[in-house]
Amino acid sequence: MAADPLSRVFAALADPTRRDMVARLTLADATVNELAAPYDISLQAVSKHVRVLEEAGLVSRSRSAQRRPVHLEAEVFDLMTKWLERYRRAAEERYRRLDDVLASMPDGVTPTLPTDDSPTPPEGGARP
Amino acid sequence: MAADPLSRVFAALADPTRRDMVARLTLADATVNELAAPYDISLQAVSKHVRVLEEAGLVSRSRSAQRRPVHLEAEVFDLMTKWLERYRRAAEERYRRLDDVLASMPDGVTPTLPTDDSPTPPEGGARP
DNA sequence: CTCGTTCTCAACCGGTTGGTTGAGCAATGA
DNA sequence: TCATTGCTCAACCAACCGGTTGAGAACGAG
Repeated sequence: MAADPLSRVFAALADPTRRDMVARLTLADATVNELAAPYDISLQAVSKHVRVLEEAGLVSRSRSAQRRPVHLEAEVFDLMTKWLERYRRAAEERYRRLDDVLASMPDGVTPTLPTDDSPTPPEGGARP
Repeated sequence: MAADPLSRVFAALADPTRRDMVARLTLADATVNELAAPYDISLQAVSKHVRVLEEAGLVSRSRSAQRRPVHLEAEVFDLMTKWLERYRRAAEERYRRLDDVLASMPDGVTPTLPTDDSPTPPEGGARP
């Protein structure tokens, strides 16, 4: 199976059904049956989805009678947030730098293109 | 191809090679060849990865001579951050609530659950 | 025009994924 | 004890994914 935690989390959330489950689990824990209700796929398919979420560390299951209530875990969200925040900030910074360049430029002038073997200063696309 | 934007973004980031590319693109734009350098996979494979990132809106390409410099886009990170933040907060809140319940509980007492209207008899963890 | 460089398209392959159906375990209520 | 409820395991299938190789488009330099 796919090695690292981050990959598993992202992969788990790449499915809309699974994201919907996560959304509903923020409101309350739920059994597999409850989770399955809104979708018209088999119970087994839902069970598989839950398993994927579990292996990604996004949810945990306990046992209460025959039920296996599914519970959303917060920790992994922190992991993601941390990863995301780092790159979001970097990307935004570069974005802002680009804005500065554009702002200081007379209308419609194509910037002198930097040779890209240098640490590439921004250049590029018409931003909406 | 897979419908919604969020799914595409998560799927794109579920691959460690692609995440590494994103990381490097926060430092500077890069050509496909430059991106390919560190990995020992074919150039075509790298090209495919870039395509996936592009279709997810994480990256854009302009044209400069034969080169197609790859540029990191910030916007999609905001989309993700927004999604994430919403659920992270919710998950954390529920987590804290559980802590409160546990803290205010004499040892071994079955909690009268703050039963949110939901049919969820949640029940904490210590199940052998 | 021809050559080299950069990159993409197309076809293919093995493994994974999202779904199915069928069988079956485990706990409870009767 | 036994049927019911809640869920999982196993086998299977079509579609997709990450990788390969081979061919070739687009562009700039001589």
